[in-house]
Amino acid sequence: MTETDFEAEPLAFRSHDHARCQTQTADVVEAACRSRGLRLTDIRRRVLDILLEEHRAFGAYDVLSRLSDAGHAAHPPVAYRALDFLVANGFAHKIERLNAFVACPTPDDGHRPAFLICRDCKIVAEAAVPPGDGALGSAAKRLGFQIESVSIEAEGLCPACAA
Amino acid sequence: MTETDFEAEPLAFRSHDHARCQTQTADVVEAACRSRGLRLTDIRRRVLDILLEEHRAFGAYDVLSRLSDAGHAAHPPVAYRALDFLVANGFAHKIERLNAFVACPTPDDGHRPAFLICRDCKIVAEAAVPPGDGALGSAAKRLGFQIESVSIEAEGLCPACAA
DNA sequence: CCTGATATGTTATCCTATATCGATTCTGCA
DNA sequence: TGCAGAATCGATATAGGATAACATATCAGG
Repeated sequence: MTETDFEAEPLAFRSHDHARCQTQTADVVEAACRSRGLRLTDIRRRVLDILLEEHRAFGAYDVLSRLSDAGHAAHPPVAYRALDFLVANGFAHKIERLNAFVACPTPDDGHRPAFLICRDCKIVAEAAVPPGDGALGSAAKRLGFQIESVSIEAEGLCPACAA
Repeated sequence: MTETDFEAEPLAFRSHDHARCQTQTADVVEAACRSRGLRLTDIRRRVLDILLEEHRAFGAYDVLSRLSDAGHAAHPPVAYRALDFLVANGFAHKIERLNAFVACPTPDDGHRPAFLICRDCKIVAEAAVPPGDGALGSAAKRLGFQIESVSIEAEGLCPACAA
């Protein structure tokens, strides 16, 4: 397995070497911060680690209580600021349906993410969708609407929970 | 203008006879309730009317305060229950990005809605997207994920606010 | 008219998110 | 080195969104 081919297909719903998945993703984020001059501070790093623990969406207050276990003050802005940083730089995504956050499994490529959310186990996988979103894009163009960001979220049952 | 062709293209971003738009949509909902044996009670009807006032997303507490102006008790479940009814039956939609609700302009057809949300004026238009959602659907199939519902929301600038 | 189902009234509580302000730490630059 | 400006963090308070739980009332069908 090379450093790139783990991005080929989402692993969230499959059993895999998650420890490796975690460290590998964290390494990519660290490298991206170095090369882009971003400050991956203690708190931000810790929040990233929390999100990387599982392929699940974590509520901001889940994250916050984990942080306070680790000695940080349990004040909401602490969690939100770190989450905002991660989301703004593409290292995590917000799942609007759940008002919760997931680590991005492929934090280095500038993708347009779509999500598959299991309503039972709350695991979230990212699916690759083509950048041009045909129908929506052309509808927007026809109406004179300037799209700035799109979120696509599908809810349903993952293979494990369906069985 | 027939009873069906007002659905052809979203009117939200265009100036139009909104009074007519309101009553026409309300009539469609009433007819649908009659034919499907649903109880369009006072509160539900009132909430529908509130949502139909503008092509904007209303927060549950916006709706609630309007309801209490109309003499109903300002208890959150009052608003949420009515909104849940409207959403469950396709008469309104929840905009996840805004944690808010819009009336559905075409409550009679079983569509898969996609939304164009103006970040400035908060007007929301529904765009027609093809039912098969190609890329996402095939990704889900490949992963063995059973999609139950999809939300597609684009945020940006409507023609009026861009100008 | 009774009964079960549906809808409403009400209280309390929980979760999510942001505004604000002061203290601290870092970075670039003189 | 040492300063200025920017970014980050610590802390308090408050706003906004959603639901659990339980009692009461209303409706539709037998």
